[in-house]
Amino acid sequence: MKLQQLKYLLAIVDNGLNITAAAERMYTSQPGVSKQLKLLEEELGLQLFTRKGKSLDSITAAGHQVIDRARVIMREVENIRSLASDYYQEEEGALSIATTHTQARYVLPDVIAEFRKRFPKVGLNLHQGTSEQLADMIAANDIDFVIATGSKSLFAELMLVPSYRWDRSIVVPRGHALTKLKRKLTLHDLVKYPLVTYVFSFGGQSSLKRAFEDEGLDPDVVFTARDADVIKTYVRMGLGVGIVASMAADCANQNGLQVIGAEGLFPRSTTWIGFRKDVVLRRYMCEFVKLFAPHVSSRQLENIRLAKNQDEIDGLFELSELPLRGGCADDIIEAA
Amino acid sequence: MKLQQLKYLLAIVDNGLNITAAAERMYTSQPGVSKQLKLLEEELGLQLFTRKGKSLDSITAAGHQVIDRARVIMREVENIRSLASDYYQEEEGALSIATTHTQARYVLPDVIAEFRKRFPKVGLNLHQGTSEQLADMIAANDIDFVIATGSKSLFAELMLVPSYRWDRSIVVPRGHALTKLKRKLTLHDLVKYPLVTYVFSFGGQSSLKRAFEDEGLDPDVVFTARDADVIKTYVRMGLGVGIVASMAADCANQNGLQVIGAEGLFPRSTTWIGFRKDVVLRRYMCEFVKLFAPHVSSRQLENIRLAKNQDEIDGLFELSELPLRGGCADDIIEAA
DNA sequence: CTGCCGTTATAGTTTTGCGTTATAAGAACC
DNA sequence: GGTTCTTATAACGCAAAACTATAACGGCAG
Repeated sequence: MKLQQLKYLLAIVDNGLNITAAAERMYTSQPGVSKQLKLLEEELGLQLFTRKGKSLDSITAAGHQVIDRARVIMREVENIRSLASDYYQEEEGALSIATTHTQARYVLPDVIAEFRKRFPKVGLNLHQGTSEQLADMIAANDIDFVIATGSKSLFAELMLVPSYRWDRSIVVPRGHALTKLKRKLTLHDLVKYPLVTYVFSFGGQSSLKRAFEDEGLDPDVVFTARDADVIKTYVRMGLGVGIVASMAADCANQNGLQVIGAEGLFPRSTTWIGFRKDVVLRRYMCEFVKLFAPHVSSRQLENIRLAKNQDEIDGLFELSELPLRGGCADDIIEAA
Repeated sequence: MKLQQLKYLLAIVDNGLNITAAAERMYTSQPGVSKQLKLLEEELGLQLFTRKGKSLDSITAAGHQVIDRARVIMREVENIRSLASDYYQEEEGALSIATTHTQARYVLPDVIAEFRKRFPKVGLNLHQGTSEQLADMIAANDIDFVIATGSKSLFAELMLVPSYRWDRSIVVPRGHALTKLKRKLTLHDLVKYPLVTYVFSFGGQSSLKRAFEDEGLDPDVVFTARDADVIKTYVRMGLGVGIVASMAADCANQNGLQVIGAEGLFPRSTTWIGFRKDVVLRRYMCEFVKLFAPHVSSRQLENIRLAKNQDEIDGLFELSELPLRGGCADDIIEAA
């Protein structure tokens, strides 16, 4: 058994059982890959794939098991390479981050700018998607970090580091009746207007939905979008009152909108950054975590790596207060 | 990076940093191993060992990390081979068991006899030692199963399957005063005599010691041994009253001894069989577990493999009663 | 049915690189 | 200083990858 055979095997699987495509991806010839696969199957004495004529058709049960093990092996090989590069003080490499729109658009730009300054030779890959898509990416692609909010259950295999907390903000057209309130805004005030908010904020177990339900209110959600920019656009059009993450409400006033802080109206959300437990964090990766979640010390990061399950990590942050993140304060009407 | 390079690396480490010895163990030449090590270090761009002249002196920090990863890789390679052999329906292979004296002498013989009948081509290795020695063996050698009682904390990295429970028995010379008791034996009766028992039964957190302490008694332990045979020998010599595992009291009467059941006097002990979580169990290994712990079904074994921590495994057996194991009933005086 | 396209297997050749032997060189020990 | 143990270097042979070219197979459209 050779590492290369396992590498080829995974390439075949990752290229839809197409040996030719796998060979191209590996920068080698098709006969080479075919031959190595054959040799591997002969050595193990079992078929890893079912064939339809000459082509590969599907993965056998045994094949799935072997593939899983091969993935572990290749991951550890990568880990060894990472270790080596790090010891060599190399600050070259790549960093792949998968995250949601809010983070990519409103939170990460500052972090990434700083990161690029410190590690100019590290290539950055940013992938955007919904929580579910992020979960798929982790399984398939080579993602180093996932940054998202809530949905912890989707990422059971990751170590999730709580990074900051945030409240919602209400976005209304400039001069809207809600900005005239002399008292603190309540949910009862909100339900008088049609609402515009995130798609997932009103899916299944959403905390927003729950907040209304707990007060026996039935809000009229006229529009849901996947990202805050779209929501703000429609609020601007007068479609309704927007509820967005405070980070996304940042300076929204510039375009005919006004922001009302909604602190306390809804439960606070926690955004985390997660990575695979079994992957070596290179120095620049640790630095990225510290840039994104400055309250995490190197020692804490070390403890996180040693943690066996998510509960232990949460325990580490139980006592320390996470930073609270909001938009810029200009022209925000405090709901107090 | 080649698998062989990692294999050589581990061989060097496992042979006291002696390349020549490692080469012999690998059935290859010394220059080959030297060369591959050098190539590996060059590829990674770091020193895995410190050198004293030409000889290897110690493992560098980076080296330790690489070695750990290499072990994972080689383990997974073995797993793939195991998978393959199993799919091929091969019932050849090896089974290494590390266990304590009581198990090896009184419990395993029957199990192993049956196992050999079913899998005559599987080579058996039995290693005996104290709990602490077993823990060391797991780390160093290639042990498939550990069988022991208590000491769960020593084997945190293993999946421990509770197998059976057992009580102690009291062993006395034939005709001893304790055999004349017309009522149930108590700890108060026992402390009137000098005691002979296992070494570890009176170490640290021992349950035996605790049982006496809880009743405010201070037993006179005149002799401790590592195994029941020695204990019985000294009881026969009249040194005192023996306390042994019921399995070990089996048919002790043949040699001038009498056995008094001590059920209820001391807390019951649980003997478990443990294996590494990250190792594939070949078919014959599963069969061994089922021979040793017949109450474990294939489905339960599957659940055990899926469990993430020991608590989950214990949960699986919480409801079902474990079998109780004793000696043969001949001539045992029931303490009731 | 037939011819084209996509894919994989086979053959023959080249090249890489692993393992081998022989030998030199460095350390430790007496 | 010689002996012994150990590792590094050099040169060589061989096994096995990889490459190119090509054949074989299956699917699909006409």
